[in-house]
Amino acid sequence: MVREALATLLGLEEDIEVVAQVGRGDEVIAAARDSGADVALLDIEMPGMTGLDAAAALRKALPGVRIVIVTTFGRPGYLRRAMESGADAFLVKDAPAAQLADAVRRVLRGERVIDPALAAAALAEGADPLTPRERDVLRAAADGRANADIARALHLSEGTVRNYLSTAIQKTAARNRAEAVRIARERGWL
Amino acid sequence: MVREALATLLGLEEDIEVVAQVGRGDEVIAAARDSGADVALLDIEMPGMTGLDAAAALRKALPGVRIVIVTTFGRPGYLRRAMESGADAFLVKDAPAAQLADAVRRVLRGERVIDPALAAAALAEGADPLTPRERDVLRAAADGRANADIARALHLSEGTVRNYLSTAIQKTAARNRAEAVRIARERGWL
DNA sequence: TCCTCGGGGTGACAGATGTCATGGGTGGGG
DNA sequence: CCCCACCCATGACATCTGTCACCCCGAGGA
Repeated sequence: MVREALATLLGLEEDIEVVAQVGRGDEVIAAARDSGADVALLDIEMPGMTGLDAAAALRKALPGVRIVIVTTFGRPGYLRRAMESGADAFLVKDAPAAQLADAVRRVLRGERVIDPALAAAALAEGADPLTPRERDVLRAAADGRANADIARALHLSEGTVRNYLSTAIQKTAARNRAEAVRIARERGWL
Repeated sequence: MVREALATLLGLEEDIEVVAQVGRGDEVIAAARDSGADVALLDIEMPGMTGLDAAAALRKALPGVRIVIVTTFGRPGYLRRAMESGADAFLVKDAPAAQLADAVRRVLRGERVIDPALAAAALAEGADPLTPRERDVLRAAADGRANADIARALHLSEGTVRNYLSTAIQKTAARNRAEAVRIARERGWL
């Protein structure tokens, strides 16, 4: 519904034409190629494939297509990862609607469009300190599984799970796993 | 952005006019009164006041205004609470955009619009078994606070916090507080 | 070559968490 | 009046979590 609404909104602009719409991340590249789009608008939370991964794949497959990320959550870590994935613009959905068409025009002129406050936050916060394994364990702990379950799921010993969680808790400056999960989520590290 | 886009979309319909837009739950009633709206579209997650609470207040203050809830998450518990709050329709945002205008027209004719699958799920799942206090404690536990913190925040003894959490864990059929939080969230009990 | 970092592991230990039994108080319904 | 649900509390107990010290291995970088 939101996608259709935003597409309609963009289609009302004189100089913008919506040439394709898909509801899944893993259909982005085919749609972009078949439609010959100049700009791709991607959400981050999508079924099939994350908008971040889709952005990276799209950049690789069709380097000429500009990429605009439009997402609900303005997490600094998302911004960072979006930029690393080759995005040209990063918008949050609670920005005024006029910014959307504006961003499309500006990336077509070769500009990059980023909320300055968000950029500052991303720089202030520093990069993701978690190692891949720590991230795995933290993600597994996120939905409330016990150490033994996590150990089984990741083929680790229970003690190792405890060790990884302990370092993750310290790196996030949290006081237990739940808080660590919350903080890592807020920062976009999960 | 989403609100503006949906408003534009609705405004394109011949028989629908968008007479007001607000971004906060606690501004809904004033806007509805001043604009003389026939139908109010409410999201659940809003700053200021929940769409559910806003719906209840609106029903009380202006009983003639039809209420349509449009939300991201189709949690059965949300549906239940929406209906108890006096909503006339409940839509999820990943439904096709055409359903939005359709729902507006139908509630104006006095119909109630609910996704049948969601209605079945809401009935199958049963009502919220948590007592108000259990809900408070679970909510406080949700962001990773320790028992002692929760006890301080709610002016309870630590043992009482443990007891409430224990019953909440059993009622949600979870195995620890984190899982209980996840399940309660999924069901819309928080 | 040595040093560091990531991955994986063990054992010990304190403190947090979850369960249970048991008690008290209030207020509403039958 | 009694019963029940909810609220609040205590104490005991077992288990889970989080921390720390220490171990091994392989891959790089200086």
